Amino acid sequence: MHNKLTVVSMSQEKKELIISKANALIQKSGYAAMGMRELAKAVGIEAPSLYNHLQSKEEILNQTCFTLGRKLLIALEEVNDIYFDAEQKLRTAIRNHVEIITHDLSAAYVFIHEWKHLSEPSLSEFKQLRDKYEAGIREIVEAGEKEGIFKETDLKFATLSILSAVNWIIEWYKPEGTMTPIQIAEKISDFILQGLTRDKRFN
Amino acid sequence: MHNKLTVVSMSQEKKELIISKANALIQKSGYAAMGMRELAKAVGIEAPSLYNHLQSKEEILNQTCFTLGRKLLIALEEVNDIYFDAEQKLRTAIRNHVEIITHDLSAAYVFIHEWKHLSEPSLSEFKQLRDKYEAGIREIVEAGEKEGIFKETDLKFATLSILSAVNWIIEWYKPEGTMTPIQIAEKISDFILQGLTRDKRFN
DNA sequence: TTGTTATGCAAATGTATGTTATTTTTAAGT
DNA sequence: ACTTAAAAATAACATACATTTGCATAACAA
Repeated sequence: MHNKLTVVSMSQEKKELIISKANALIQKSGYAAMGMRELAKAVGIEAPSLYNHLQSKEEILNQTCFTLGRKLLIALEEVNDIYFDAEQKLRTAIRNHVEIITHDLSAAYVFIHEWKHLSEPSLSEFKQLRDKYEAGIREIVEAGEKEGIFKETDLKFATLSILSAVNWIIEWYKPEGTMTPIQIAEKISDFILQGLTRDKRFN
Repeated sequence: MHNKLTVVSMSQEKKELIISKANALIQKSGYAAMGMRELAKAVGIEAPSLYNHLQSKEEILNQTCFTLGRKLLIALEEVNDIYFDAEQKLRTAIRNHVEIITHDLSAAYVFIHEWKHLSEPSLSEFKQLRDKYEAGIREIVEAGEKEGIFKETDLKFATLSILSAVNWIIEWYKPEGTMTPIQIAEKISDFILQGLTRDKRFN
């Protein structure tokens, strides 16, 4: 019987490599379907060696979901503090969101879709984080309404529409494509602000 | 050695029950994470009995993805045949889509997210179906542009934005909520056509 | 009644799962 | 060169997986 405490790796580099490879596999086949042996092979080691760096499979999920969640939330709170009018706030928030999400698509996929597989209490904690982010977006829309820039809308609905547009990116974005993340963000902002209809003022 | 041919059930009722329960479980925990034992328990039989009605687990995925895919495609093709101006086409297409998706949320979830787990050749076939649907939406946007109703946009991008809005519904829609599917469809259409910005013509 | 088919269950098959215990190799610090 | 700790490997564990086999029952047609 050994006095073996929890193993905590010193080199975080490897851990990040593992999580990054894991996210890629999860994006391809889902969290539940990703096997630790498969992951180990992708990293170039044997499955049990993973546990020199991780406590469990779920730690991967935890890491990715919360790291990305906090990153998004911080960026959003910064926007809500600094910028002045609502349109600029919204455009900046969207640009930040798009940049963060496109910067690591696999992680974004995990964050957006696979958080369901978190177990309590992480699950509740994560939902709270998400709600907070959603509330931040809603704040901007609300401000825009009060400023008279945005039309009166169902706040909840408008917020969800914005989130749908920015989160759906992971379903189609390819880094090799022609549009840069910033260009995508601009197009999405235009779309959300103006819609498809031709502006009749200039006709 | 038996001469046991493929088992094909006569009562399709039960099969539909199984698939419906399966979709609910898949929505909750994902296709890979749903176990046949768990499904059997939900149906009220033992796991091996499922195979009196199904050939395999994947048949569930197949059924749901293709049934819903065909349903959506047919509805869209009807719209593209009948209605005249592009705005009406788009509004109708969106309404159909929303109605179909909200009618069976679990199935919609499987259709939108879990098709990845299909294996060849079904996978390629399904992708083709999806592409066809996307092309149908793009046709409408293209027509709107030519009619001068819609502004000139990146066709691909506009199409994806529309699909993102209607597909994201499954992430938040609750049948107990206040909005009916038709109301949701209207709001989405308005949002896509007009955007958030207040119409300055009437100010 | 008899033959047939649909449906179910219990038992078992082979494989894959996440993970632990234990040992060996590698690398760094002295 | 010696020590120490980190990282990897081997072997194994318990459990869970989708599925098959073989057999029983119930419904129904002849």
